[in-house]
Amino acid sequence: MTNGQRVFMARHNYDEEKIQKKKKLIMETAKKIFYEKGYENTSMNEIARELKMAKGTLYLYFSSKKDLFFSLVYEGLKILENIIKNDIKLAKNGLDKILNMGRAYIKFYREYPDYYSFVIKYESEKADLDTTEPLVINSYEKSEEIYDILKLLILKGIDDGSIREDVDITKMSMLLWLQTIGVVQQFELRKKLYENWDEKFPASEILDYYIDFMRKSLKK
Amino acid sequence: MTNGQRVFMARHNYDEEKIQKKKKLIMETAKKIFYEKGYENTSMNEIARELKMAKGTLYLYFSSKKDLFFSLVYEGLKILENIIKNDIKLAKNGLDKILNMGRAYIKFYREYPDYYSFVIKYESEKADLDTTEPLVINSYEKSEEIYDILKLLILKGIDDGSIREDVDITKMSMLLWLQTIGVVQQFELRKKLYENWDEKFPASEILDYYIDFMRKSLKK
DNA sequence: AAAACCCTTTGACCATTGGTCATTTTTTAT
DNA sequence: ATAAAAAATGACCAATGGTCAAAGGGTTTT
Repeated sequence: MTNGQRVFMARHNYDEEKIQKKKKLIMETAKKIFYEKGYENTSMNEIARELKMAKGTLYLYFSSKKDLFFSLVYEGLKILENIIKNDIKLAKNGLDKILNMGRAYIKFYREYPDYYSFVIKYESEKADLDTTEPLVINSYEKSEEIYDILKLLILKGIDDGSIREDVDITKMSMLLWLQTIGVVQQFELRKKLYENWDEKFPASEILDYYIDFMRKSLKK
Repeated sequence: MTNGQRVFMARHNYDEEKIQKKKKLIMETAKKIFYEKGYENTSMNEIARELKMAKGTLYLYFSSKKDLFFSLVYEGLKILENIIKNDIKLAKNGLDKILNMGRAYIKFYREYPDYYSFVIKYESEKADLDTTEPLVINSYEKSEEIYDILKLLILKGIDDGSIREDVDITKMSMLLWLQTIGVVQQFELRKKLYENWDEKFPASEILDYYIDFMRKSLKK
């Protein structure tokens, strides 16, 4: 028998950089295929074939198909976080910062449709996930972080007079966050349909209309 | 060789009622298991076992696992439609009818969590579906129907003076529909998280807060 | 009573999937 | 050149969704 040291993704101890490069390489190809065909319709065999590797090799770098996918999800979350943090800085008062946060999320959706689709897929299945996995924990923390930002911005907006005083901060921050993610998600799902129903209707304006809707509801 | 008449779900020509009863029976059991374990984690073998049938029998009544699942989705859509149409009647002016429509959707989510989960799962994968399947076409039509109702209600609200005049009817109807579905969906995904973050926070109030938010944004 | 008919049900079987691991190939150190 | 260590392989496994020739069973015809 073997010495039984392999548990999860053991060994790989000394040339970390090389390993990270290979992981990146695999993720690059997986990203393409997952986005084209969706998670369920992509097989590890296909990813391996595309990479001209044996399937077993994939499992040296990622412990499962889910692990490979979640690594992409986590990359996406980091991109989203950067966009949001950066775009918030560009506005002065609380209201405008919040609106920029909404716009940032929309920008992420428009400019990184692949990462966006992974993040959404992941969010949709959060409930069923194993909360001991590091990637899952990390993403929970990121969500929490973003939620806290929103809460602070509402507070700031009330303080600087850009947002009306009668909003319930906790409820409003939750609602805005739910709402923004929900609107974008549903928009993505339905945009093709809407274009069929109402010929020539510029569906893309809906998301801008949503930002405007937010402003009207929040401003003093 | 056989006479090759079986294509999709052929035969079953003469005792339609008996067949429908058997379909119902299968759907009853499938509903339970799909809801408990989710679509991906439910196998046709397990459904058959629970029904004390052979797996092949399932395929006489449903052409595929998807077909069985979509039949449940369609039942759910019919329930939702009934709730909405009924609750709209209970209000007088356009604004209140719209708010009732939102409440009806929330009611569907709360009272039929199993059907709700099927409908949402289906909606999330609409984009990838075969649009020649009757069940898919039917559900598209139902969505369109609901969307049209909303459009008419906004018009009515502006007319009877309960809704402000400066809304863009097409955009607003789309936005409200996207938004309501999105908010409920995101709420469902995140309610557990929120309760962890903010101990004792009554997450369930968020959906009522949303209805209130709608009223404030729409009223004259 | 038995044969003929025809729909219904069965479950062994198939290709494919995510995942494993003994073996082989390649790299590194001496 | 040799040996030790690390990386890569692909045959293999159990389970999946789906198929279909064969068997079952109830009614009518002989």
